[in-house]
Amino acid sequence: MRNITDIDDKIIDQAKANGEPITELTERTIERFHQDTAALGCLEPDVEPRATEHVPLMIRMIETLIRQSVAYEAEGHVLFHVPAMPSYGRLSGRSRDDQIAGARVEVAPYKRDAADFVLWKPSTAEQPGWDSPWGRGRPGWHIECSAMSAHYLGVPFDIHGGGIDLVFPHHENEIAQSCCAHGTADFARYWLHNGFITVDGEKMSKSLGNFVTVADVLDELPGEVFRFWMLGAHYRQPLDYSEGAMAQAKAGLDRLYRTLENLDDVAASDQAPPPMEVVGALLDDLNTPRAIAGLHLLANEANKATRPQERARLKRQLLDGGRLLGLLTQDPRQWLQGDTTDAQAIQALIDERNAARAARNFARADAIRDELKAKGIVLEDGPQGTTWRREG
RNA sequence: GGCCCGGUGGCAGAGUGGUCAUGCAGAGGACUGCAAAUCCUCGUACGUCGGUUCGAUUCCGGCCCGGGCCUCCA
Repeated sequence: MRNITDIDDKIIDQAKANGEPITELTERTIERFHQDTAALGCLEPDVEPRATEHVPLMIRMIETLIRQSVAYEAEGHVLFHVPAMPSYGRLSGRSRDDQIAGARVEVAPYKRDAADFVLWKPSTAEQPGWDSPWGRGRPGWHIECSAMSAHYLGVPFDIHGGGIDLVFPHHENEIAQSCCAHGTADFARYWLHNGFITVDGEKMSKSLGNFVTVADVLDELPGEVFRFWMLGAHYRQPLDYSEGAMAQAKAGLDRLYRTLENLDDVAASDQAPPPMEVVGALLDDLNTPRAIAGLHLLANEANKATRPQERARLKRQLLDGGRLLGLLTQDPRQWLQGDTTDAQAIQALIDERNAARAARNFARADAIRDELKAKGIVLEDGPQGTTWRREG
């Protein structure tokens, strides 16, 4: 499942700045997000609940927390009392002392403890709000994630993902709310936190003007190249975006597609064993770089293999390994040739060149090669005849 | 300032106490009418200074550099 937080103060402010209704802003943003994830080859979640549609769940959860005396009402707010949760800080490795020592934000006067955080906050007349036992207001911090995941998955569930920047306070607070509300020791059994993407070595930020959107990238190259690049580093590591990095990713992925194209003469076997080079790597904390290396190992084997049976096996394994990573999903020829509107003209020239070669008129043959080369088209004379692809 | 993560060959990027990552780029060779692709071979890689060890890129500590978080931002 994938939660969508479609109500928070940032959204309220942005909608106000745009002079548009909140739902217009959130609908547009969500739609764009869906387009991007689809283009990157992400699988769709089974459920994608929205916070605004689950406010009653959150209110019930907050009531539970108050009943258990781990939350309290103060000046129209409801706050979670962090000292009530002894293991608070375990995920992020922060002790209470660390937090007090590092605090640099003023503490709201209605908090009983500096670390307490908001579960519910009052809304003014212009702000969106829902009726609650504490008056008209809106959910505070991160209660939506706790409420929705408990509702759809139960507590504890297996894996919780998110960016490394969310570890504290977002995930820490989710844990506190959920474990207290459900009386469990764990909220999620495993946490996967992904590293950041930087641009040319610097953190992406609007103020630096080095902001690159997925849509920007996809204007320049196929989503699969971007995906291949991202999977080329372990999820926990930071990744630096640059045009050079994209070119390298394209080159690497092209090699795999060339190998598949070379396997064009055989059908993928239907009784090949799973590609353990890839599977084993993924089983090891989603080691996608090693999984991709596994793909290259298979490609190397395939490029050397001569027996049809072996080639059929390797083709299957390559495709299966790729599928596990969401890669190699395109038709290889299509991938390598791209736009095929001029395919007939190209083929005519290839035919003419082969006739010239047969007549040992190499001057004419080379002239045709040069002519196509100038258009970015590379010819390859193989045992099965001449094929072409676009360069770069 | 506090807490945490990382610094690997030209580039990207895994990993390990003592044989190999892998890819891109580069060099040489095989193959090819030419070319491309492919295959083979190659480059004294592990920030720095110490320590532990028979042996450290891998463990420990100091230092330098980079990044992240530090509470009503999800």
